[in-house]
Amino acid sequence: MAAMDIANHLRRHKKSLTRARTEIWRILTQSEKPLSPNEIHRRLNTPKANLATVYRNLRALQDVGLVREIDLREAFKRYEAILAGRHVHHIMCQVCGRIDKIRHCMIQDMANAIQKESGFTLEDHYLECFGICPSCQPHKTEAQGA
Amino acid sequence: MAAMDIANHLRRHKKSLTRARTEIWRILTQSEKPLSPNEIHRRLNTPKANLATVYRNLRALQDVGLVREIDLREAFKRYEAILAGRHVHHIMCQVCGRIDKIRHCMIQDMANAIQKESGFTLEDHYLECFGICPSCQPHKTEAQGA
DNA sequence: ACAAAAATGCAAATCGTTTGCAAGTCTCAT
DNA sequence: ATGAGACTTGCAAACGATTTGCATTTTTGT
Repeated sequence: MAAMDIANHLRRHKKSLTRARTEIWRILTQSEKPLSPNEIHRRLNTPKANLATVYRNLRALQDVGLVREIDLREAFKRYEAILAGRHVHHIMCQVCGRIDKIRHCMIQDMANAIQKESGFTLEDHYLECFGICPSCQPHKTEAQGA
Repeated sequence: MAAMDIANHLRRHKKSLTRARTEIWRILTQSEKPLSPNEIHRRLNTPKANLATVYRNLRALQDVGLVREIDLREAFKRYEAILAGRHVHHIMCQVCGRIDKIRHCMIQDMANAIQKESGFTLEDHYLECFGICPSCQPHKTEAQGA
């Protein structure tokens, strides 16, 4: 998903390419981890787009398939750019909060079993993990529940 | 996890066995799917415990390991009784909202790969799925995003 | 450049969830 | 059984993330 594609993506869905959207896209693609609406808002150049605009645009970018919502059981959602079609899972450190991507996903292997067990077709899923990152492992004593 | 265990569980954590907790536990164990705080509140016998009490007790029951929180990307969280130590995943129908349990979980098979890829220890995870349930499959056209 | 469509800023509204505090209930040792 | 202390509840207010109404501004396609 090259940066230039954003305009086409939006046009295809009758959505405009605005300064706010361009900036949000830049911020998301430059971030190494999913960001909350507030974090995104903080990183906007002045004059900052309104926080409500950030929310509206995050939804718009999701609608056109450029952005995905991540829920790490915090008080808010996080968002990340979909750079490749492939989906990604995450693992968050229960001690320091560091968030890494997990590119390994065996869900396909589970799909058959799940479909057989439940009778559902499997259209989407999310898998998020919690653990202790390498830097925090020496201190591992009791991790706060996740 | 027999019903009688609830008292011991609570006592072990210096928590009282109250009418509200007993009722919430009954409601959760009798439900075939995870319930929201509001749904639980609605099912309380009169005089109904306050909704804030429901929230507080759901947390208390989580603290002692009797209840688990489920996030199906709705506007609220759901809660279910932990009847066996084994964890459970869910699949929700994108058409009618039906929620089924998935007892099949291959996460253990993924654990090694994830730990190797990320360097994290894997302490917890959640996996929730979305699809189309058998009754809705004939009508399957375009499922609203999940 | 224009008219129509879409987006934005701002403030107010929503809504799930949490919290302060005074009053009520439960526990446990006596 | 009973009383003090610990824990819980009800109620209303507070919170925080997210959404929305509406008038104004920007973007789009022609």
